Amino acid sequence: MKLSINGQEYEFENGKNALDIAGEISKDLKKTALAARINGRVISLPEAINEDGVLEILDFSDADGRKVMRHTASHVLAQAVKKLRPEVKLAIGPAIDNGFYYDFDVDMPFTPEFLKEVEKEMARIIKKNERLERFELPRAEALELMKDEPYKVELINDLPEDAVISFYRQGEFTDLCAGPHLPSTGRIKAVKLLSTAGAYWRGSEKNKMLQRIYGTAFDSKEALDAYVTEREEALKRDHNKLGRELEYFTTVDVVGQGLPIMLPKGARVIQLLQRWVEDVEQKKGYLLTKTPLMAKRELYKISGHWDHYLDGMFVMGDPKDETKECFALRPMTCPFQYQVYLNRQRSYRELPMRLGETSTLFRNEDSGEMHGLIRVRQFTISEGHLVLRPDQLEEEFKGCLELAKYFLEAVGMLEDCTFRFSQWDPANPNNKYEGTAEQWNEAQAIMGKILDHLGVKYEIGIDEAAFYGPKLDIQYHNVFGKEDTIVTIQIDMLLAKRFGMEYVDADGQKKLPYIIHRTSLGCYERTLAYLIEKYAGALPTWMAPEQVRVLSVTDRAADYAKELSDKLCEMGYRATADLTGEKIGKKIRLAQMEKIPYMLVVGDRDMAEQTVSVRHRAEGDLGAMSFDAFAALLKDVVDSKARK
RNA sequence: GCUGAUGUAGCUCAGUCGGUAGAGCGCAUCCUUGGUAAGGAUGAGGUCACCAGUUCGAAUCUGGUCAUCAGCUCCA
Repeated sequence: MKLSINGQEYEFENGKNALDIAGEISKDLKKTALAARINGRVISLPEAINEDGVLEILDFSDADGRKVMRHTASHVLAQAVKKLRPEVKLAIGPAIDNGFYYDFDVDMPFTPEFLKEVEKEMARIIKKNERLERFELPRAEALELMKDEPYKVELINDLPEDAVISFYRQGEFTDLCAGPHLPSTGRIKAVKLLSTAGAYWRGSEKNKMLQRIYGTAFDSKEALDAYVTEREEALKRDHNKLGRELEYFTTVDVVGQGLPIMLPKGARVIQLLQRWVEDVEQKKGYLLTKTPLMAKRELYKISGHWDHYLDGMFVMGDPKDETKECFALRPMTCPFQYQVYLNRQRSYRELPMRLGETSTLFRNEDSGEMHGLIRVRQFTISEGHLVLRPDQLEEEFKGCLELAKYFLEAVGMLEDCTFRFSQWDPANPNNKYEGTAEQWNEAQAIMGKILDHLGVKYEIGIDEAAFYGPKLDIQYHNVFGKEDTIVTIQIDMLLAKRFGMEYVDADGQKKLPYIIHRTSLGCYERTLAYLIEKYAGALPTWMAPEQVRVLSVTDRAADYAKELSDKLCEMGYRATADLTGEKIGKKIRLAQMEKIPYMLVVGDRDMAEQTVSVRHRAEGDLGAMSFDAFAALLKDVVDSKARK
């Protein structure tokens, strides 16, 4: 067979495997190899190759190479657990982004001490350098082999009729697995178990909860240590800790779960983001609305929320008693904002109608879902609905996307965003989604076309759509790596009909408009959380809750310090003065800890010379300058929205 | 909602066998007062998350509730 490896052409006898081929090319390559890719397909190194084409030898620098090592590590984990606790039942154990996990059915949950033992046992297995051998069995024999593993039996039974049923054996341990794997366990150079968690069998809350062990593996101890350190560093930016320490927000038991109290700093940042978004939207032709925070049950029946979202709503009154009035806090703005459109008959000339509102919403999330400011029960979003003629859809969608990108870019978040085209699940059409397959296919086709046209790079998320239509979700991840939606732009072909939102077209006919649901900067609480994490609490000056602190060197300078901070406040900046009798070093340390961008150190001599000593939290001492010069510097930084 | 862990001073945490509570930092007052990560003295702060139970006696043991954390599931 003829193989191209790293651009070089080679000829080998048929059936030779990638491990031997690697050995012929270089000893180092053979040593660091983890898996191979033949014509784009990942294979285990010992697998015989019988085809011409492109062969790549994969080491840890390749994503698939990492995946193979970590997948094998998960088998080693399962082997170790089985050895220590033979009664556990095995579920599944895949590689994930930064590591791997394995799910077990156990009576007694795993303890941290047990994980230590497992790690030791894994080290033994790795040291023994057990070979992994692949073999295949007919269905009946496969079921016989796995008869004591009910989850494996279920998996085998679910395999299609013609599927190859393969196993991997290492030492005394055998697991149902499609592979590929390392040739032997010794190629795992560093492994660590990170945490345990409950996880539902096959990801469904209707199924039994299993015990999951998370771990990770690397090609060297150093790389593993670096990863662990990096992870610890990232956790220091956790907004849920930092945001409380820096007094952006707090929570109080008696107020309730998912209901954060915005402290002055958090409230200020959210206010300035809101004002900014509202001002920019005004310039983009948005009409401002202000609609009620609650409505009678009947409104939600029209919108479909009563059928699709009742569990998520805070209902006041008995939802089942139709003889009495029943209200619910709004979980979405749509049905309220539509009333603005419905106020009178609309002409095609009025479209596009762009409605914007800084909208507070209430969602009764399950108790385990809340997380700091990222997942809460009451939140405020930069809501908007655009009512459109079909011919305006692409242009307006583009406008929404550009607007969202403008905001995300300005706050510095765009670079870390990913895009998700959230679609319905055709296999699950009736429970969750409104409308017909034709309507969904049409809406998704239109959206896909627009996205491709705009050159948006996206992933497809099946079963991630809203009940009324597909979405473009702009995703962001927190310090734990967990992803959430920060901005969403949705195409809705259904609700206009439900609400009777017609317009009179040029031909005099009444027609149904398209509606785009969208946010500009998403949910302000969530955005604030991500900003705190991104900047480790040191928000850029233009959005910092306190921009300047004036520090008096001695009590004699207190009046002057106060005078300067008052002056800055009058100029529209957020400034305070530290007039305490503490030593200047301590005052600076305090301001530094509070991540205040600029510190002005003033003393009575400075007053005589008309200069202030300027200090920046990151850049250090900027030297002495006149107050006017500092004011000019501050203006530049703030106006430019620089990340200073 | 599910699995596991946690809840003691403003914060970080200690508290042994069940015998009514401790440290550091912070805070307050006073002293000190011209310089970039800890000047000194004194003092105040706790219904040990909450509610029951066991006990002569509960921060400690048991049950329940609430809240917090990670993961799962669900979602902006």
